[in-house]
Amino acid sequence: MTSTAAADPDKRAPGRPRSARSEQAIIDAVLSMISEGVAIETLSVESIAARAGVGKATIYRRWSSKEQLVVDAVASLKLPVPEVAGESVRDDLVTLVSAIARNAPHNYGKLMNCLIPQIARTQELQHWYQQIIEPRREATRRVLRRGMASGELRADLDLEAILVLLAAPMIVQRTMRWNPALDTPDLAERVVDAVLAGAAARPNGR
Amino acid sequence: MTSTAAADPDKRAPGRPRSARSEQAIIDAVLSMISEGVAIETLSVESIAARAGVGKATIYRRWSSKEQLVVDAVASLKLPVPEVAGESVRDDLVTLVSAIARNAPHNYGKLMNCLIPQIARTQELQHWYQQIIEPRREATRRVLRRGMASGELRADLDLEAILVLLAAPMIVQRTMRWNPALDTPDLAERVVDAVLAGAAARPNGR
Amino acid sequence: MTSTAAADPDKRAPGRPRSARSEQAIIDAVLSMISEGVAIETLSVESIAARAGVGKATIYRRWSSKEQLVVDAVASLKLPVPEVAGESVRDDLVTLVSAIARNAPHNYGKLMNCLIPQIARTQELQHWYQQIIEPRREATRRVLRRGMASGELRADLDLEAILVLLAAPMIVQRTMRWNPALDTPDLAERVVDAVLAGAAARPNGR
Amino acid sequence: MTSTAAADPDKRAPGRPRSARSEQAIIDAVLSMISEGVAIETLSVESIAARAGVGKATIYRRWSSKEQLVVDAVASLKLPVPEVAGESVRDDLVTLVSAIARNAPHNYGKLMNCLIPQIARTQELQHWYQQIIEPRREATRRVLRRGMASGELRADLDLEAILVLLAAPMIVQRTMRWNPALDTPDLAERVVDAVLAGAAARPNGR
DNA sequence: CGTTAATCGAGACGGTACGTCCTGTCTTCGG
DNA sequence: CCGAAGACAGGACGTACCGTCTCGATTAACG
Repeated sequence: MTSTAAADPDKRAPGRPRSARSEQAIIDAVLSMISEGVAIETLSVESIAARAGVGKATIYRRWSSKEQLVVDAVASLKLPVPEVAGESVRDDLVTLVSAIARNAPHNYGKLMNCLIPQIARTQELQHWYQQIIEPRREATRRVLRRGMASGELRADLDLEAILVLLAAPMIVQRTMRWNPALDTPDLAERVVDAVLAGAAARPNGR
Repeated sequence: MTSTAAADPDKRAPGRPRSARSEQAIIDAVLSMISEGVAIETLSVESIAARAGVGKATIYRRWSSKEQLVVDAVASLKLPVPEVAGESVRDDLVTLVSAIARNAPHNYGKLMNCLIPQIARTQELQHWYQQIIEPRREATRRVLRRGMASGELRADLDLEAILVLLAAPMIVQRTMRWNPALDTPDLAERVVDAVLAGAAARPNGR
Repeated sequence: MTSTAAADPDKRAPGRPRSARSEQAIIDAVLSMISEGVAIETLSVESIAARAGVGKATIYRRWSSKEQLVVDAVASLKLPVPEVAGESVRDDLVTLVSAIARNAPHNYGKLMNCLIPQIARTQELQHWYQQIIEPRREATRRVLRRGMASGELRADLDLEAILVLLAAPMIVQRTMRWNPALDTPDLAERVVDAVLAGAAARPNGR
Repeated sequence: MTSTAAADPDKRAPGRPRSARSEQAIIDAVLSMISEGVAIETLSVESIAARAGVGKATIYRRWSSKEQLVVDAVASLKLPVPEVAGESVRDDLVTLVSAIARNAPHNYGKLMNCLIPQIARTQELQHWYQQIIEPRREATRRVLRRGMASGELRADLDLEAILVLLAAPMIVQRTMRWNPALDTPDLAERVVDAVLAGAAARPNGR
């Protein structure tokens, strides 16, 4: 018997290891069905298994619920954080904000709509969601800080508030068409400009 | 109810008229189950019928789908548009924006989360949703116009953009905890202030 | 049996009554599959439902287990008690005993083999089984009593013992081929003759 | 036993030899579960493997089906043929016949009930069954022949018929409670006496 | 003494069937 | 004709086993 404790990282689980092929086939099945327009709540575990050529047990062995499976599938997409030109602060913000509405592949938008209630409910999904969007927030923060440093932006910004001001309108408008009057392609620019300009009159330069 | 119903002067539907009691019992059953924390997609027509002491057919006779029933149930809540003091523009905006996060009864927040995907999908739900929120938007518009007229606000505002800037952060933060750093009770004030102030520096008075 | 006989005979159960057509279709499906040679433990509720054009719930609503369904199906066959000529006691016994091995339709023999363990285990099945065979036993008793009255048979017979002596060999030989040497078509006659004659030598007429 | 023994006696199969410990553990697991009252068709290979602390493959390597495994397990019990006193033919027969109902260990009776359908179906099981009971039949034949020789029994007996007359009632009554009226402890004696005496009246010494 | 090869435990694999639950429709009855 | 009650065909759920298939680790006999 070895002296290595149970929490040995290179200790191999006994028995036949789980097949990476099956795992990928399942994920692919989910994504392909979603991108074919199957409504997410219509997705049945049975149809996923059939499409993936896999037994239902193989799915349930890995994911305890359909929701977690869908989330994993979506998370596996690994959308890249958009890169910014780095010249104009306004242009960079427009680039980042536009990206929120344009993460196109696999019906991502439709998917996110369906995930929102899940996210709102489930603690772990909130963690997962943070991992997805924090990099985007951070990219935006960098642009804002650059603007503050260069003098393009005010130095006393409530940074987190500005972040949500920029992102939330895109999300809300995209998922629930919050205001029909805003259903125009230049929404990102209008939002960025409104955020930059502010609403208050400044009689004396501030 | 007396036998002299006389709701319709000329044509009376034959047979037994639909019972308003049943209708209300169904709506109440839905609302009570929701406020007890039953997830909206877990709600089954069967359980609703049982809770309401009603046959399933009585439900299907009135609503063609569970979604419409839920929407009707929610719509029946008739939340009042908040009233504003009308003195300070900022204070009025804070009042209106705070209200978004505080429409408390019947787990309204949880409910909305679940309805968002439905709204995103279904045209009619979008119409219904507009009817609910347009009065609130209009109330906000009035405040903004008042500020523009009084000189408190800039005169060239992109009004619709400002509206979404005010409301979207509250919705996003409440439904999906978009940014943990913003989970504070004074979110409404921070948002209003950020919107009013804007982000751009104004070296030359603009 | 599954009939939930209410205390009140003319009291009608509320709701839609169970369809006799479905019930018959299910029974027929079972019998047809059995007579096509499907092994009884291979019979799946799913295949029965499919064959009968019926939902699984419609089966489970009536029978709580596959076994009870099969028993009901078999019981519905209502094999007639064979009639006897009434002249010779020996011939009548041969007729009755032969019938045990010849209840032919629907693979009845194969079926009984599979039911035996169930019968051995389940109290209610024993009751059901008694209802099936008691009429046959009674017919045999009548023949024996007739013989005792007419003097063809001894008057002090252990009637029940004679009954089992006549029937058991047929059952055992048919279900488990208890003794290959007895696998002949005239088994019934040999059994009857051996029972009638007895084994003991009678030097002095008794 | 199902293990494919090598044709060549001194040729040793290469590789690791099969473990006799595992084999015994599997048999023991089956027997213990049966004697704990687990219904034979409820026995799962998986549970047997778990109980025996053995991989499923180790079972399938030795037995191609659960039925064969159970048969092997039962066969390993090797019940002894009862010995007879050898004085009175009647007493010896009672001893032998009683033994049929009293092969007690390991729920043998319950077990046999479950095996009957298998036996009825499977050719090999019939062979195996013959090997088990033929010695008992032979013991009974010896007693009967002794009686015929000594004049205690008639000389023209249909021996095989008498054998089944003696054994079948015990089997049938024990496995399916064929006749509730016969559920008495002295069944063996009643059967033996009835067989010895016969049913026919003998007015003229025959 | 190392190679070879079948075994071992463990457990994942693609499947099939289970028995339950729900959907949306359809009968039945009494009001 | 409406109402409750509940049966109907259908279909997905999540579980349990089936018999097969990898895994790494043993365990002999052969070279």
